[in-house]
Amino acid sequence: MGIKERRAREKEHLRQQILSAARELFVKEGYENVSMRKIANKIEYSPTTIYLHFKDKADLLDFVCQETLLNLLNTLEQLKSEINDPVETLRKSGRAYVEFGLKYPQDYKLTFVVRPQFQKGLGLVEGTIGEKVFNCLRETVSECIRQKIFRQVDVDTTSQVMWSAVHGVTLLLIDFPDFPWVEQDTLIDAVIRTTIEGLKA
Amino acid sequence: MGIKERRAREKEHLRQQILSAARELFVKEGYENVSMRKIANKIEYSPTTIYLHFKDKADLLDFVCQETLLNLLNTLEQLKSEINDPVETLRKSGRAYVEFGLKYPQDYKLTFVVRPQFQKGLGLVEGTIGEKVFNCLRETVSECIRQKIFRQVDVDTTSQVMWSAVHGVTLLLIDFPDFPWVEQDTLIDAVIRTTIEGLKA
DNA sequence: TATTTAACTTTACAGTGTTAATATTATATC
DNA sequence: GATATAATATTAACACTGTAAAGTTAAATA
Repeated sequence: MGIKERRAREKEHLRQQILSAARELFVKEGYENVSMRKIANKIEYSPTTIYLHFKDKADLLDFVCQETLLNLLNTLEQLKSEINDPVETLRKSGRAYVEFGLKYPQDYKLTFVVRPQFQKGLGLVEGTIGEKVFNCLRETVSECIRQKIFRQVDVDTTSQVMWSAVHGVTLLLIDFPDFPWVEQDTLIDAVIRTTIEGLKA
Repeated sequence: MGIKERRAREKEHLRQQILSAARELFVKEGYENVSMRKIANKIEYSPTTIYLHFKDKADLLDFVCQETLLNLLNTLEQLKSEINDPVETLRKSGRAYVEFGLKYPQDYKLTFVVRPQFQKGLGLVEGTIGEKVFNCLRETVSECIRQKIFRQVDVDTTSQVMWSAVHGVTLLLIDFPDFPWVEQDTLIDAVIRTTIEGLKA
């Protein structure tokens, strides 16, 4: 019965090959500029083979993004386990979030801007990794409120405010690289500090 | 010599026809899903005629976005002229900015997300309308600092923080309509209030 | 060995942005 | 009014795109 398993392994291997070729191309050339043929060429298979593993191009994007989110989730969860002070955790998480976006700008846009455009309805909802990322942030914020460091406003509102801030600065820095920004670190710090200050009791 | 003028008028008229057809389609179906042929069909011209008026599809997008920015600029400048208290102006401007984005979500994304992707390098820089929009915000922030209501941090940093916040919440609300947001007005208010509080002296 | 099943490829279709060459028109000149 | 000239619009074509359907090949089962 080892044959079936080997076959399954081979299938999974090809699937991973497709995914990593797709990610590489999406990131390098942008989702729109990558064709199924390009991906197929890269892995030396025919274009339609991809369709045996993924429903369509958007589906492929979806799985690429899930990997990205998993990556982000790991970064944030590790951070949380390392620090005790919730405010400090939040500050560091915010920085890590923005830095993640700037380190993999194409991945970030793919996940948080392009994907929702191509998969209307399927936001960050349900038991997805995206939800876990948000929940990670939410827990930290929750702790800040519990310890009465933050104003006693709704946990969700507070978390969503925080997310808005980091999402906003990340995208602006990615999308308008030629805008006369103040020093990048200064701006990121200011955004996070301002938001945290504004949330304090 | 009235003939040349009439000709110029006719030319301008067609140009406007193209622009408004493009805007309508871009907004309704999304930039990627609109072809030059579709635009041409709508105005009952051949596809290539468009190229006599615009360099390419991205150029067309560019002019559509400029109109959007002009629209936003008018909204914000009128607001500023109506109110005296700079903090109140800033609060209202923030709200107006987000509401503008939510009222014309496709236009907003086209201008602030899609366009930069398709015209790398040409951000919001130079003497464009986009710059004027930012300057409008900047002036209000500047007044808040001058009156010592805000902390004495760099005007640019402060303005950019404000922009990050409103940009972030706008895009999140547009892109993830199915996320379990708190009540929309509550969130927008919380974002703006938090940022302003965080900036205060 | 014959047949079924899985994996993959070839072919094809209807659509894309864009260019070059061509045709049509309206104006200016004789 | 006829002809040359300029402006404007169109047709045809190219090299792509995502993807469905049919065909091919190799391996597993009977």
